[in-house]
Amino acid sequence: MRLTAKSEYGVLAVIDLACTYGSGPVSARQIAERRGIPPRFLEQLFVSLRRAGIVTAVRGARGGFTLTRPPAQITVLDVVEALEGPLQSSVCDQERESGCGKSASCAAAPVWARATHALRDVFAGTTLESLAGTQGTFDRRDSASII
Amino acid sequence: MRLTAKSEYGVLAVIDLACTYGSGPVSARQIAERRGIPPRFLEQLFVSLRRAGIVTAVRGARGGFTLTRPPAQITVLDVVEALEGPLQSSVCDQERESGCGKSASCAAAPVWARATHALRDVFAGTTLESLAGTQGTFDRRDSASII
DNA sequence: CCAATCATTACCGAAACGGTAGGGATTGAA
DNA sequence: TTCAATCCCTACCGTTTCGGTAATGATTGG
Repeated sequence: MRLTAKSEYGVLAVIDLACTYGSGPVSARQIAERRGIPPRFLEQLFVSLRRAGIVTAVRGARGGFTLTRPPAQITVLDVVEALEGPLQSSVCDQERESGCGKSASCAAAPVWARATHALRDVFAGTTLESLAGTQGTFDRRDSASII
Repeated sequence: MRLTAKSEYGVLAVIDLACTYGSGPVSARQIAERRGIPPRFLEQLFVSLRRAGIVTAVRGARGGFTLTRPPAQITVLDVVEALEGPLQSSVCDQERESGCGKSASCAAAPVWARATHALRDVFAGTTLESLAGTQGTFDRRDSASII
């Protein structure tokens, strides 16, 4: 339940890959420049994204990263959990002594659970395609310039 | 968009006040013991809750805290924002250089905005009454014991 | 060969987190 | 009138996390 710069940068980066999907690998340096992300920091994020199976790395000159699946099949939840760890409530994740003398479980647990669920729904329901689509893909820009 | 121990403890504390609503002030020390909260830490939280107009303090011996409004009229959002500050997306809160050469705004902004909105909805839609209600109020427990 | 690129590990300053400490002001009750 | 209980305020403090930077190695296209 905590979102840091990792998620912000990471989602931007994979949106970039979604925009160029099908055109071969894109280097981390290129993305860092285009999106205004500290290059060495982005490199670290790509390590996590690769280990999570979201991107494939191509090493060596002319190397870079590509999405392992079409943008429509990758959600923001995939990316966020790859970078921040499992999305769960940061509060009340253990059982705790109760109050009100009635229940043995935390009285506030229901609201934290609903919050986590709502967040998960938003992230799981947002694909890279939908985010990249709002600004158009590179491909579509190219085909538009044909006119 | 970050929830810390402040929210966890704070919501527990006001649930406690909701359970005892109408029975006069309850001391922070009492609540701390009942709910397993570090007493001095809870004291600090009550300062914020009082300044936010959520609780009223009664000083001196036999003093303590009471809710300023009925539990049905206080939401978890009120409490969380009193303790953590305004609930907003911790990422992408500034405009940022774009990518894909199409838009001047952050490509990921929509999903962060939806996330914040979803979280806000959950918190604003959860009252202290509904949380205290799941475990029964002290009053109801008392009336039950009359039988 | 060499430049570009990813891979890995270590490090580091600043901020936030999760409290603790010490004192002061107020008030009910003995 | 004293005293204990309680809230009030400010400061402090050790640890962890955040947001990177640095150094170095491995791989590969040209």
